[in-house]
Amino acid sequence: MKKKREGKTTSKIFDDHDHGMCFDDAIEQIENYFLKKNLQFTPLRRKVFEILIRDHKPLGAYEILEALGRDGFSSSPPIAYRVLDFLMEHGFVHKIQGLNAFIACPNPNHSHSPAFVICRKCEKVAEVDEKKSGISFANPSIDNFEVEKTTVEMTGVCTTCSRAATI
Amino acid sequence: MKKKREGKTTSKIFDDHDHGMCFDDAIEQIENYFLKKNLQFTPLRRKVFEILIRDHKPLGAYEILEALGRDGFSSSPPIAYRVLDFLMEHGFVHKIQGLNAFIACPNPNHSHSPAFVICRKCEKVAEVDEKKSGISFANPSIDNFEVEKTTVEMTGVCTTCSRAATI
DNA sequence: ACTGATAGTGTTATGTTATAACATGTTATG
DNA sequence: CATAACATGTTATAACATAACACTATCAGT
Ligand SMILES: [Zn+2]
Ligand SMILES: [Zn+2]
Ligand SMILES: [Zn+2]
Ligand SMILES: [Zn+2]
Repeated sequence: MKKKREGKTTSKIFDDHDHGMCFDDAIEQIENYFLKKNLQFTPLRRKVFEILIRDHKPLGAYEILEALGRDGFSSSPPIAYRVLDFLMEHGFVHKIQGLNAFIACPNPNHSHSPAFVICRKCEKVAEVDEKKSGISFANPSIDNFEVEKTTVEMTGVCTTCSRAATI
Repeated sequence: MKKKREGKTTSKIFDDHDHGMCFDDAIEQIENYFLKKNLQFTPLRRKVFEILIRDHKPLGAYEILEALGRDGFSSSPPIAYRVLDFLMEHGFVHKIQGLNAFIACPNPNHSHSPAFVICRKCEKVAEVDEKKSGISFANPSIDNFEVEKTTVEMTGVCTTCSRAATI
């Protein structure tokens, strides 16, 4: 089960892939985590996570609220923000600062401070972990400073989109 | 003159330093740039830049507006956002995404995509350039993707603040 | 089962950040 | 001096986020 997840790369996200497996895998992981930690995976929390994991696109809080409303849940702002805060605390959702939007983590086993790769055309977002991205935060050059939290976001165009543009 | 600037480091920002020189140096650079590029360094633009370069702390757009109001300028939101957009285009101001705030670039000669080091205690922000920070964006591991723009923000506590806390 | 504590959800109101659209003034150029 | 461009001013509104409080569900200990 672990091996299956380790193979997930940037290209898998931007290319066509078996997203049903992404989805099922992510749901399974979050269920197991909640069970193990004795947390409630309530219908609302499940729904918010499902909305976010539907595609690899970040959604604004108000987009999530609309989706909740369509599915019969309350859609006043605090509903979304509370659930998002909760899911972020546990590493299942990340905020993309440059977009004021939220994305489901497809693999909470990763480093908890991933870098985000954001395609401005298809709007999909992939995570890459610290080591693979070549980013090292415990860096000697940033002396006189203790880093606690990092935000790394890279915006550009994925090859799937740039190939499509040249056809 | 160039050498003077190259010595600017993270520690210079967080420690006590001759900020008058920072200030004058920055103003001189922006004046020269505007002159060279035939751009208007209007009173409003100058004021906004001065407000931001007063300290190495980022300010929200509405804080800038208040300061503008106190100095007799108009203080409706578009005033600030337009000038900020303009100054950002030319690299004299950066936006700190994690704070929804704006900071004057103390050295526009740097890489145009610096990493930001943010102290959550004194709220000062330093820039470090790509190479020194150990961050390399043209990274082979982020394949299938052409990075156009990067955001790197590191939040923590500077040693000036952590020393102060243990006294 | 009762009781109180904790956690989760719902609702209203408000705060904060950012932009659209249009009017007016100012500056450079032919 | 006409006119195009750039710059600033103003009103309104959009987009993003939180405070405060009410109500409900779940759970632990009696
Ligand atoms: Zn997928
Ligand atoms: Zn794409
Ligand atoms: Zn200084
Ligand atoms: Zn500090």
